[in-house]
This record gives sequence, structure tokens and C-alpha cells, in this order.
Amino acid sequence: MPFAPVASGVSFPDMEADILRFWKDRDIFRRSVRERENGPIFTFFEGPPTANGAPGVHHVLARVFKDVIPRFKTMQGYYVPRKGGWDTHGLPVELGVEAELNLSTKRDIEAYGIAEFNEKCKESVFRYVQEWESLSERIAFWIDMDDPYVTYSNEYIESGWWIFAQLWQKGLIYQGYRVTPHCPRCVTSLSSHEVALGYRDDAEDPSVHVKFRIRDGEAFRRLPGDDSTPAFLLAWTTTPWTLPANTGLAVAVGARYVIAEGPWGQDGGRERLILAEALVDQALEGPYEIIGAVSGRDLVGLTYEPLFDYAVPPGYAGRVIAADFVLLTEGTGIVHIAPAYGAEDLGVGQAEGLPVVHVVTIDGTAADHSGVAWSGAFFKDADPDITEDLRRRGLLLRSGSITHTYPFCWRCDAPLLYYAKESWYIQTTALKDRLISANREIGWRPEHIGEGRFGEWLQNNVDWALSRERYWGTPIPLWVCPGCADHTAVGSMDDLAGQPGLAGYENGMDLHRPFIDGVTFDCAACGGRKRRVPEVMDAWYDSGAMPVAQWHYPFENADVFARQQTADYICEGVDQTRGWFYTLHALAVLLFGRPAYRNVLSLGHILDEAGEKMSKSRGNVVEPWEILNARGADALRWYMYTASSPGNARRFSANLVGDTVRRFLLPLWNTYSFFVMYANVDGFDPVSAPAPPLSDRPLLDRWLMSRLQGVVSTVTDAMEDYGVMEATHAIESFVDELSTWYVRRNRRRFWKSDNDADKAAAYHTLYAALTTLSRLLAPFTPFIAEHMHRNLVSSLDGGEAESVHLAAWPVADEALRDEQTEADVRLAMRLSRLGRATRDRAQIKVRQPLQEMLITLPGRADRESLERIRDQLLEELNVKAVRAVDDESAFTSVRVRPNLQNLGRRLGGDLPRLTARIEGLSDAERSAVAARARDQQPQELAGFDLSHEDLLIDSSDRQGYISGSEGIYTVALNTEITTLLEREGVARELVRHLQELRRTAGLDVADRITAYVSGDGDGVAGALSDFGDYVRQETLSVDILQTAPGSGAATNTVTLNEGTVTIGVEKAG
RNA sequence: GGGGCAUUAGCUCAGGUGGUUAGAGCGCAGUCCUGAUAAGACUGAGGUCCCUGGUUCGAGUCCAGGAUGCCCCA
Repeated sequence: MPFAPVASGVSFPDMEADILRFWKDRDIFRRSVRERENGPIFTFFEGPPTANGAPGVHHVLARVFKDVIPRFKTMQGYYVPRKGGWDTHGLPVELGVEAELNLSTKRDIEAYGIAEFNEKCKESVFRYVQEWESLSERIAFWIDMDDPYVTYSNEYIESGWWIFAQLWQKGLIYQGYRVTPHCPRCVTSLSSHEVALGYRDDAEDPSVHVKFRIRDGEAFRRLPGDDSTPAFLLAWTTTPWTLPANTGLAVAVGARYVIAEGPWGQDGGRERLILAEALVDQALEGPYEIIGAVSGRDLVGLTYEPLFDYAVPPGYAGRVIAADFVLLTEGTGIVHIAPAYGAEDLGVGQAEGLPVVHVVTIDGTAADHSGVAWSGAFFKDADPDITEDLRRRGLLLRSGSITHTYPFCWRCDAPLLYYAKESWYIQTTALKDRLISANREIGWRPEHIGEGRFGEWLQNNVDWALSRERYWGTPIPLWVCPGCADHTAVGSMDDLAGQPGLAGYENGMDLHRPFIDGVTFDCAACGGRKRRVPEVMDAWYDSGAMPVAQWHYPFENADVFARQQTADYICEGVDQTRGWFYTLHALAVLLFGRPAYRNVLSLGHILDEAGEKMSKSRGNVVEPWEILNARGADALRWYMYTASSPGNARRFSANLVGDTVRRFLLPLWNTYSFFVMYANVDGFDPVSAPAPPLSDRPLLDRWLMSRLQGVVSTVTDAMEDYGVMEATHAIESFVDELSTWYVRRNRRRFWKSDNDADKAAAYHTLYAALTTLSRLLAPFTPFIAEHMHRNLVSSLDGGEAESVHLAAWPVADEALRDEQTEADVRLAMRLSRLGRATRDRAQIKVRQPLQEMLITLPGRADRESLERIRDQLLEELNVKAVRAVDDESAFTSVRVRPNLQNLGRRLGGDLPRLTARIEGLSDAERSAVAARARDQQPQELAGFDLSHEDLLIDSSDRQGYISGSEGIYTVALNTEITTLLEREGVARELVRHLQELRRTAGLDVADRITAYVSGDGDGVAGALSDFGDYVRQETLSVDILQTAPGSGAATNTVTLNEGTVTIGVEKAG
């Protein structure tokens, strides 16, 4: 037997386990990479996961898409090294450990000990590494996990330091403020995720309208109204405690503002208030008059008296600035800006040069100022005092309270505040233009991310705040002198080791906090002692540093880095747009002036069946192992590739993967199993058996080979454009046609007893399709592809690759393309479908032969096609003849009747004259009349003027025919069943029942038998007298006895032609 | 509040550059075929292509506005 038997019932998970063992034993992954070492390089970057949680099905999505492109490129001959990695730093890791140790504040952590805390973090990040590795292996995500990069390693950190020093030298690092959500009780910043946990919809806060007095000056005097009437800018806020920190007011330049005058002074004196026209009715009450209007643009530059002067710089004048976030739907259209307490405030404040003024300390209490009543009060508790103070001074127009959404700490329930802290920044805005132009060199899938989500993000680029006042991260390598504030950016360990007066440093020491904090050295400028700044890097910095740091560049691997510094392909979830996709891009552009990757596939999220995001807290996470154990990795992979465009969010459930098995994998496997079964019976050897030239093979063989080339080229083109879904859909429809048309139509060629050229052609054709398919499938369903390849190709003599993953990607042979043949077969399939539908309607089963099928074929090309596919139609539809006709008149007749309801009353006794005329119409006349009527044209008949409503037109199948149509094609079956046809039908029924019995009796397909047929009804006898030879031949019967079955025979009773018949089979001789 | 995406059959989703009759799988109903057999095939029912306008000879597709959902950012 040339091939190992392939059972049609298969357990994909078991099969895959065998393949996994084979890959491991024969080191296939490593070899697939190494054997291409001299090919052109194709660089893949792994966006590393954090192994402090178990991988879910969404990780499978990312990993199978990461996997498929490198596999494809490898087969195309590229060298595709795939270095794995682990992301290990960051706040989520710290939070996990905090929860475990029951710590809730930074004070707690420091009391616990930074060294011990970081040790716990380090332990936690590999807690699930085993799980990640085994899942990756199980889904056949091929990545080098033996030598991964680990972001906490000293080497990785050192490369990060080098990058930082580079940026420092380019002058791209500076210190500024950054606003973060802050919990005053825990004294810690919260991540956005944590903030989201604590929103409350029913938070009650003050709502106050306050008046900022405009300073005298040129702009003031240009305002409408009397200069002697004081003028104020009216602003609204829900956080009175931030008012002492106000340093600006923002307006919308495009909006109209009005000057209202009314008795708002302390003693009822007249005052002017400026506010947005659209909000006058909302904001003002009581008598007032509008005395003029100005545009927002005109207000910009006005200066005003601060409400409080104790915190702002001495003599400070507030300034009106423009901002695009000013709303005209609530408030006054003039927004109070306190840069220390709002991200937008800080952003616009920095752009406009407003000072950052703090009036609250880090633990949430109002800063001490002499003479300030609320000194030391909790910030929220200061609101009434501040409001009252403003009222006393006549600076409050209204006060009340509102209920709105406000965030609270998810741990301790304290109200959060947005708080500006000193932070280190990378000045990405300095290279904004290059960031944008470099983005145009990147191929985005889906395309819209590049222009949309990512492009917009770059357009609105703000500097990257990269420091965190945390513990478990890459320490910022910046040492500062407390005396003269001189900074040293350390770019390597050698750099550090070479500093003058170094203390606390040891070779090979852990570079993390707290150890690195103890390293000090002398300040060259003033002789002071330089200490490291306390912050660590944002963990995103680690991720963006990965192209450099994974190789410990520039300290090692300069050659490797030179070849692999730009990725040809990366792939992650769409949530990485402003994460990894951005940090990679930013650092590469800043350091090297070029993009970090050429192509990026951004994946949509996986939702549950109800369209809800999967999350642990919702409890709707699908466990990947359940699916893998039940259906296998190929099924899950194929599902991921085919189910939806990869960039779209997709609803997921385990059932859908089961559909994949039924729809695709099983038909594929059955086709493969079919081939092996017969090839083994016949001892077919693809190497030694002569292959008839393709031109000598039957139409369907040429069709299949042509289709195959088409699929190869479609899949190749799609994959080169990262169109995984398009590629897999093309394969899917090919497999469908292979299984439901080629194999089904050609079964007989495989099991007939002649070992002729026709059979050889069939074997070679199907063999070529299956082996090419195995290579096309290799990147997508690596297991089944491997099984097919190992069994069909590697098993042969002749040095073929022992793994499909070491084989070459197929190249389409255009010479085998044959458009005409493909069109022929398309027509055959279409007409067959139509014929079957018509039989269905006629209630005549396919096993009953019919005399003739007529087909209307309008075009000459189709008529020529018909000649080539006639045999297929005869067999497929079980008719004796197929005939093309010009139109439907051969099998339908048009009927024209007078509409008696209309005509009866009108014509009365003349009616019979018309009726006679209509009945006497010739076929041609009748058609013409019907055509005019259908066209809603009036016409004259037998002297009567008739509208189209006076005639009833319908058509019906002619006696003995039944027809059906689809598009431009109509077929009609001659339904007359002659005695001979009926007998042939019975014979075929008999054959089927005997075959069925053969199988249930466990006979081999090659066994010869004696058959018994007995029972009432003479249909059987008639059928056997006319078609006995046929029955014998089909069932391999030596003899058919019309008697009760012998005692050794397997028997069955069947209903045949409405009679009950007993049949039996028995192995002959 | 800003940006992005999605909305097509009961469900999950396809539908380059506008073009004859909008498709697939699942599910449902009914058949068929079977020397691939615990497979397979076919047919049928099922559609306001989210809504409203516009451009066009022609719109599921392009444009504008709106609705709903999801994501990112505030």
C-alpha cells in the first residue's frame, strides 16, 4: 500500500497530537527557519504578552494571525526569524501584587519594602508562562520561545537606557506637568481602567457661576457699554476648590458672545457680564439688557483679576485664551482653566503659557496659606467656604448644586481629583511631521486605521509622558544634582560605572529599584552628589523599545539588528493603536527617522454571543482549551481566518467552530480519505505510474487543474496583500467544488475495474489537487496540511520534504489555465442545479431515468459548451438526451382566454364570435396577441377593440413537460415514463439496495456475490429481464437468483416500485 | 464631547473600482444521492441591505444628516 490508510472518521485533536509530536521530534519549526537562512529576510516582531494571567480566546485570535503570515513567507523562501518575548513591567502587574498582598497605597508598598515588592512582581509575571507556552504550541503558533526577550532583564533595561540617552542628547526629553487621576486617600495615581471602575452617576456637586473682573486696558475700553460700569467674564464650574488655581479663561473663537447689563453689583449697582449668546437664557435671571455683542475671537487676550491672589504669582493677571473644547450647551461659554487640575486645562494652558498653580497637596488637603480660612481642609470640604468667600466679595452670580457623573476611587471610595504632577516627557511633537509622513509608508489593514484612528492620533499628537512614580519598571536613567540641578543621562552600565565618585554600584547588580536608587556619583559642575530621579518608565516605553532592546543593541548583535530593525509585519488587537503601534512608531521615528514596521494587521475584538465584550468580570470568557480539545486547533484557526474580516469585531461562540469542522475540515478530510482508499486498492504510485498528458485527460480533469491554478494565484495574491480572509474563502470554495463536483462526478473512474489511462488520469489529477492543497493550507491549518503532505508526498521515494512546512509554496502554472473549460463546467453545474430543482418539482427522483431534457440556450458559446458537458448532464440528471432549443415554445404553451368578467356584459351575444376567434388563433398569432397584451397594448380581434385587461394571458407547461428557469436559462424535462424507462428505474433501485446490503453485510468492495431477489410485483422480473446485466455488473454479482435467499445470505426486505421485495447477497465461490 | 468602526435572511457573516435576479454557513421545512456512508447533495421558505435626503440612466456600494451598538480618547 503506497499510503497509510486514512479513516474517514477522524478525531482531529488526536491527529493533531501526533503531528505535534512529529514537529517536536524532528525539530521542524527551527529547521523551517534555518533552512531559509540564505533567503531574503522577512522580519516579524512579536508584541509580547504579559504572562500574569491565563491566555483567552482573544489571544488565540492574535496569535494565529501572527502565525499565518510568517508561515506563508517561509514557504515562499523567506528567512523569517521569530523571536518571542515577554512583557513584564507595569502598573497592572503591580496592582495584581498589591491586591495579593493586601496593600492599597504607595505608603503600604514602601513599608512592605520595594525590593520585596518588586521580587513579588517578578515572580508574578511568569505565573502563567507554562499556560502560555502550551497554548501557543497547541495552536501551532510558531515562535522561538527558547530565547525570548524579557523586558525586566538587565540587558533589555540597558538598551532602554541607551535609547533614553539618545533622546536626551537630541534634546527631546524635558520635565513638565502631567495630569493624572489621583486618589488623595491612597495617595496614588489610578490607571484609566481603575478610574472606569469607580464612576458614579449620582454624584452631587456645587454648581457656581462666578465673575472675573476685566482689567482696564485698550481691549476693555473697546467693549460695548460705559467704561465706568465694571465688566466681568462669567464662568461656570462644579469644582469651586479649583478656583484659587485659576490662571486663565477659555472661549470658543467662532461663537458669539454678548454683553449683558444688569443690577448685579453688591449693592444693586449696575455691572456688565460677558457670556455666550446661546447660553444667556440658561445663565442669567432677573432684569437685564443686552447692550452689545462680540465674537469669541475679540475676547481672546483680555486680562482679568484673579479671584484669589494667594496662590498665583504676585501681580498675576488672568488671560482669556481660545480652546476648541469650549461647549455652548452648558455653562456660559467661558471655561475656567486651572492647569493643575484638568488634562484639557493643562494641555491648553501649556500651549498658551499659563502657569501651573497648586492649591491642594498630594493628600487632598488645601495647601496652607496664611489668612486662608480653608487651609488644611479636605479639598471637597473647602467648596462651601470658597463659595461663601466669593459671595461676600460680590464675585458670585449664582450657586446651586447639580447631580452628574464623577469618578471615585474603586478601592477606598474617596472622590478622585485630576492632579498635575511633575513628569518626564519625550517631545514627540518636535517630530510630528515626520511621524505623520512615516505613517504613510506603513501598510495598514484595515486601511482606515492608518488614516483614521492612528492618523488622527498623530495629527493631534501630544508629548509622551513617560515617567511613572512607581516601582516595578525600567528606572529612568537620569541622575540629578540637588545643588546645581545638573542632569546626567546614563546610556549604559559602562557609562554608569565610569562616573566619578561612584558609590553603591556593583557589576551585574539588578538595575531595578530600589538598588539603582542607591547609586550616586559626583556632580562635575558643582561637586554635589547626584542621585537618580525617583521615577520609572511607562511600561509602554519598554514595548516601543523592543526592536532595539530585544537584541540588547547597541551592546550586542549589531549585525542582527541591522537586518531586522524594521518589521515587515506586526499584528495585534486594535486597542494597541495608541499602545504598541504608537510606541514602536514614535521611538523608531525619533531615533532613526523611519517607521518601525512596514505592514500591520490590526485585529478587532472578540465579543461573546450577545455582542458583549469578553471579560472576566462578566464571566463570558470562552476558554480556548475546551474548543481545542473538542474540535482541534485547525478548526479554531480556520474559524478565525474565515469567519469575518479580521479588523471587525466578531461575535464568538464554541458552536461556530463546530460548524467549521462540518463545513470545511470534514469534506476535505473525506476527499483525502477517498483518494487514499482507492489509491491503495489500486496500488497507485504517483512517481512510477505514467501520467497521461493533461491535454489527453477528460474535461473535468482539465477543469480541476485549471481551477487549482486559479486558486493558487488567488491565494498567493491575497496573502501578499495580507488578505487572510480572502485567501481562505478562495480555498474553501475550491474544496467545496473538489468534493461536491469533481469527486462525486468521477467516483466511478476510481473504482472501475479497468486499470486504464482514464483511471491513471483521475488519480494523477486528484493527487495533484490534494498535494497542492496541502501546501496551500499549510499556513492556515498546519496540522491537516501536514498529515496530507506526510502521507501523500513525504512517504514517497525521491527526497521530498519531510514536512509541508519545509516545502515550497506552490506557484500557479498559467499554462494550465483554461477559461473556456472553467466556463463549461460552471454551466454544467448551473444546469444540473436547475435540472435537479425541476425534477424536485416534478416529484421524479433522479434514479428514475427520463427520456429528454430541453434547454433554452441563447448564446452560441453556451451551445458549444453544451456539447462538451453533455455527458455530465446526462449522467448527473439521469436523462437519455439533452437538447438545446431556441425558445420555450417547444415545452410551454401560451394560453389566451377572454376575460369574461369584463367582456360578458359588454359583448353579450357577440361573445361567442370572439371566443371562436381566440380559439382559432395560430401559434404565431397567439404569441403575438399575448405579447401585445402583456405589453399592456390595446388590440383588435374579430372586430372588437380589446384592452389588455380584456384578455387573460398565462403560460403553462405543455403536456408531458415540466420546466424551471433560473436567470437566462430554462430547462424542461420530458416527464413521460415508458415501460422501458420504468424498468430501468427499478433496476437502479435494485442496485442501490443490493449495494447497501453488501456494505451492511461487511463485504469488501471487490467481493463477487450471488444475489437473491424475490417478492411480489412483476416490476422486478421485468426489470431484470431488460437490465439484468446492468444489475450484475454494478453489484459484482456472479448470478442473480429470483428465489428466496440462501441460508448463508445477508438479507433485507425493501419496498421497490410499491411492492415488497426480499433481497439477499452472499459471497460467491 | 472628539475620532474610528459596525448595522445585509431567525443567528454568524461575505458582498474590489456603482451595473442583469443581493450571497454563504447554521437553523427551519421538504427531498435526493450513496462503491466517500456516524459522510454528502439539492430544493424551498425566509430580505424595508438601520432611517431620511441627495448625486446618478442606475445606489447594499458614493455624499450629507440622523439612529443604535462597539472601540479608542477626553
